[in-house]
Order: sequence, then C-alpha cells, then structure tokens
Amino acid sequence: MKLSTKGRYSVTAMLDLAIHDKAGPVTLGDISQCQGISLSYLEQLFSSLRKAGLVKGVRGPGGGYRLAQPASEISIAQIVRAVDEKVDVTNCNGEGDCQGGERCLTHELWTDLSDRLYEFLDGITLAQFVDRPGIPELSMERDKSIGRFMLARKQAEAINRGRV
Amino acid sequence: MKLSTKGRYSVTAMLDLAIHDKAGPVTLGDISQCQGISLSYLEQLFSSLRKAGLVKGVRGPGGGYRLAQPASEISIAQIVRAVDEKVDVTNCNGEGDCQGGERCLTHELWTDLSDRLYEFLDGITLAQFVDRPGIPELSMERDKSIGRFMLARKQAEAINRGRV
DNA sequence: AAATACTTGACTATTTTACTAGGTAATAGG
DNA sequence: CCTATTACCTAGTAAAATAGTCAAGTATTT
Repeated sequence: MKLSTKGRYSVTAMLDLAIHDKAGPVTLGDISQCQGISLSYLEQLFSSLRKAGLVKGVRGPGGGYRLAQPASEISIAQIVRAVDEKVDVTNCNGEGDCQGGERCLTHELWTDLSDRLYEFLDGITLAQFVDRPGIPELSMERDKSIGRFMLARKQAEAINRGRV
Repeated sequence: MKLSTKGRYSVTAMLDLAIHDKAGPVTLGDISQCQGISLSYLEQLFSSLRKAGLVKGVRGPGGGYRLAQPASEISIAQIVRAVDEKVDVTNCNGEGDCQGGERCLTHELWTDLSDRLYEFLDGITLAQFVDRPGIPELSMERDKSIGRFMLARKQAEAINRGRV
C-alpha cells in the first residue's frame, strides 16, 4: 500500500464527482481549477480511473466525467489502487526469497499490515462522505459563491437552454 | 497521511527491533543487510525515530537500537508520523482559503479520511504483530538459518563470555 | 587503545510528480 | 455542415521528493 499525492488528488477529484453526480458530468477543467492541478496531470489520473472502471467520460460540449458506479459502491481503496499501482514490497523481487532463500519475516508482517489497510479503506465509500448531513448544502453554497462549479454552471446553462 | 517506502522501511525496521527486543539491541548493520537498505539511509530514518522517542541507541560494542517503549505502546501511526512529516493537504497553504476565501470542501473531506486512517493505524501496535502465535518461533528459526541476527549473535557472544 | 556503534552533513542518483505541447475523436448546438 | 467543447492520447521535460552514498566525525565499552 502506497499513499501519495497522486492518490489524494484522485480521491478528492472523485469526491467532487460524487458530490455533483446528480447535476451531470464534471469537466477536468473545473477540477483543475478547484484543486490547482494542471489539466493534463488530471487527464493522466483519470485515464487510470477510467481504465479501472471507476469513471466514464462524456465527450462533447456539456461533457466531462461521471462516476461509472453508484458512489456507494466505490471505495477509497479502489481509487488508491487504480492510480498507485502495485508496489513490490519485498526487495526479494516478489518471489519471497530475500536473503538466501528465506522470506524476510518483516516483509510478511508488512504485507499483513498493508492488507489490513486496504480492508479498512475498502470499507469507506464515496457515498459515506457525500451523504453526510450538511455536505450537500455546503457544496451548493460553495458552488454558488465561487461560481465555477458544474452544479451551478449546468443549471445556468440548462436554464438558458430552456430545459428547466 | 502519506505512506511511502520511508514509512514502510521504518515500520519493518521497528518490527525487527520488536521481535528481538528481549535479546538486546539490534544494529543498523543487521537491519541494513536484512532489508537491503543502505546503512546511512537507515541512520537517517532512525535519527527521526529517535527524536520521536520511539527508539533509543546503545553505543559501544554490543550496542545497537532498542525500542524506547514497550512494543505494546508503539503504534504504526506513530512510526509513520515520525518519518513522513506533515503533508500540507490543502494547497491553500494551510489557511483554508483556497480559491478565493472558501475552504475547498474536498480538502476537508480528505482531512477527515486522513484522520480516520491515523486513528486506524494508531490502534495497531508493534506488539500485535510480534505477539501473534507462531511469530517468535519463526523469527528464531530465521535467525538461526541466516545466522546474522542479533538474537543468535548475542546469545553466542554471551555464551563466549560465560554469561549463559 | 581499539573496536564498535552512533552522528552529522554534504553530496549524488533515481524515481516520482507534475506540467507542456502537440495532437485526434466525439458530440451538442447553431 | 460548421464550430466549439470536451474527452482522450502520446511524447517529452522540468521540478521535486525519495533513496542512497561518502566521509569525517563523536561517544562507549571492552
């Protein structure tokens, strides 16, 4: 288990998607502005997320990304795993024979710990964060005041198009 | 919360200390050989661990490092925290005013998650790993067969000195 | 005095992270 | 059909963090 900025960016971006899921796709440009990360870097991350089946892209105007599954079925562990690909914990090159044929005990213990961590993070879903009391209102307030979020923007656009 | 090889090395090294705690100090040279990390790099990590009050060094012949506290009182979180110093999650430079005065909601959510992770890792102590059935025997067997561990070495030395 | 072990700081190599720039493909709206 | 908007893809590259080295110490114990 590894946990770097890459994982953090991905999780926060996914949270953004989850928060605005009902309002339609979120563009990477929006996330890029919010989180202060470059667009292309986000594209790299979302490429991984898409390949992992966690998000799906919607092309064209009004497009962006949405969750590929309900927020209640996407765990933090899945996200972390998608972008921070496997670390080879054992310097014995995976085959468990570091130091002359014996698997290093502490490596085994670390693997145990790593498993436990994943288990823990597998129990936490995006929905658990988004569905908390207070979050939806907060997010909407934020959207309004900053004026650059999908929810607000899409609504405005929809109104302009006479859809609402 | 960040989790890199630095943290992993430290945790596995601490596990080594915990396993051999009763047998006396463990030298960094031994750990270096076992884990395949350079001695000086370990010295850096142990400098942090010592400053965090997790280990204490014993100088002179037969010296090395031992746990500064009982294994049951050292949590994984403490170790990770000691070497992977604080990450500034918010790119708003800690003051919570990213993007024009409003704290980015997703950053807050990430902080929550991070806290939960630390809580989780604070609940796991070195002792929980070391005291598991099967571990002491395994470790001793390993020591014997590799023939370079403190437990074996110290015992041999003690015998040579007529102490046992 | 010698061996052993820890300390410190400066230095280098490697990897990861992050960004830049160039595109192509699909789609919605006019 | 045309244009703007977005996803998507590829390659290169700059910056930063990580990982590791080297060398010259200091402190203890035998």
